[in-house]
Amino acid sequence: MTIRADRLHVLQVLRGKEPFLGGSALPGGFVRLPEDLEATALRELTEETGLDGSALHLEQLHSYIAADRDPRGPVASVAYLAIAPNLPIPVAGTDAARARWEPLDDAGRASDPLAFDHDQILADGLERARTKLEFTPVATAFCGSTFTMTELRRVYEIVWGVALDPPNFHRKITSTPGFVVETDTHRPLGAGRPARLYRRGTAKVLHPPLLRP
Amino acid sequence: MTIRADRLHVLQVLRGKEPFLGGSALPGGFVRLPEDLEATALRELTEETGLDGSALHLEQLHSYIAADRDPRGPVASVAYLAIAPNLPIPVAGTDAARARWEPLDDAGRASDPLAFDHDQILADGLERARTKLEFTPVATAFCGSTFTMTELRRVYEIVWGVALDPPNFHRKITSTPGFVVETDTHRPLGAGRPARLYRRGTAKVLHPPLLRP
DNA sequence: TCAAAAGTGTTTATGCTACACCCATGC
DNA sequence: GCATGGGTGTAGCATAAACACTTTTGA
Repeated sequence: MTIRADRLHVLQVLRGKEPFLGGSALPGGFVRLPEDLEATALRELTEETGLDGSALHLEQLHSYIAADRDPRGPVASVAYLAIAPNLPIPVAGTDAARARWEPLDDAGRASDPLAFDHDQILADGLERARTKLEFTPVATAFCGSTFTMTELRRVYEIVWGVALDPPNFHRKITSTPGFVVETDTHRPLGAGRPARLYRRGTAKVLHPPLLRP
Repeated sequence: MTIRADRLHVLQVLRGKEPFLGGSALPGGFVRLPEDLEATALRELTEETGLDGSALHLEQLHSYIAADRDPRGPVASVAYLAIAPNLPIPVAGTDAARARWEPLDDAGRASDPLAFDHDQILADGLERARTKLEFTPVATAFCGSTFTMTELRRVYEIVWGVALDPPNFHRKITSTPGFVVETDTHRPLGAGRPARLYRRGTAKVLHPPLLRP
C-alpha cells in the first residue's frame, strides 16, 4: 500500500497466465527454499514491481488455505502487508511492466474484483493497516525519511477516512515519546508558514495509543 | 491456554516419536485436505487431548517457515491460539494420555524448553492473548457459560500479571456495551455477599478498550 | 498589508483513579 | 454481631475536543 494524490493505493499486477489470465491480482509467488517467508515476500515484491524493498515496512498478515480458493487445487498462501512511501514503479523490467498502483474507493475496495480470494486479503490488509496506525508509528512508513506534521496527519486522515483537528493532532504526536524527532529544517510550500520537518523516532509502540474517533 | 488454580496454563503433549522423542511440545499435526486450517487445528486439538472444541475460542496466530526450525527439513506451521475454560483432560484415549496442562511462570515461560521453535510460538501466543483482552471480550472464553465479576477480573489479573481495582473494574465492564449481560441469579461463596452471575454479551470489540495499566 | 498555512493557548467537558462507604450473606 | 467479599458514590486529577488566537512566510 501507498498514498498517492491523497488517495490510498494498492499494488496490483496483471496476471500473465491462467487461471485469471489478464485479470488483476496482488503480487506474489512461491517460496524458494531455503529462504524464509519474509525473504520470499521481499523478493517477489522487488521482482514483480522493481520497487526498492529497503525502505518499506513489511509484516505478516494472515495465512489462507482452503480447498476452493485456487481452481488448480489447494494452495497455501501467507499474505504480507507492505507499506511504502509514494514510489514510482520502474517500467523497464519485464515483470514490473505489469505492475501498477490502483486507487481504493472510500469503502476501501479496488475498482475491479481481484483474482482468487485477493479481495478478502486486501480487506484484511486494510483493516490491519488501520489498526496498526493506532498503536504503532507505522504511519511514518507512508512518508519519506523526513515529513511535515501535515503530511503525517494526512496519512491518518486518508487511511482512516476521517478528518482530524490539526492543532490537537500536532500535540498528540509530539507528546508521544519516541514517535517523531524534530529536525531544525523547514519546508516551505509556497503559501503560508513553512512547516517543520520531522524524522521517525525509535518507538515501536505508541504510549498512549492514537485511537480512531 | 486456560486458567487453573489462579495460574495461566498451556496445553502440552509428550512427543511419541523423533525428533524430540519424549520432549514436550505444543499439540499439532498436518492438514488433511480438503479441510481448511481452522478445521485442522480443531481436529488435532480434540484428537490429542480429548478436549471439547465447541466451547473454546480459536484464532489464527502466525505462520512459521524457516529452513532450520525442524531437523527433518523445511516444515510450514500455521499456529493457532485456543482459549478454553478450565476443562479436565480425559485420560482414556491413547493420544490424550500424553496431554497435560503446564503452568507458566511469572515471565510467561514454560518450566522446560519446548521442542522445535515452540517456545517462540508460545511467547507470541501469550502476547496475542494479552493484547486481545484489551480490545475484545475474549476474556470470557477463559470462564464458563456464566461467571462472576471477580472471576472475570481474575482472568485479566492473571493474564496481564497485574492487580486491578475491583470497584473500577466492575464499572468498566458493565459500562462497555455488549461485553456482558447480567443474569438474575447469584453465586454464594461461603463468605461474603453472593456475587451476581453474568453471561457473555454479543460485542465483538470493546468500545472503549480496556487498556493495560 | 493581506492571505494562507503552521503552530500555541485556553476553555470546557469527559473520563479515570483512588478510596470511602454501603450491601448481603455465613458463622 | 462481625467478618468477608460484592458493589456504589464521590472528590480530585488527568486527558481530550473545540476553537480562538498568534506566528511566519509569499505575493
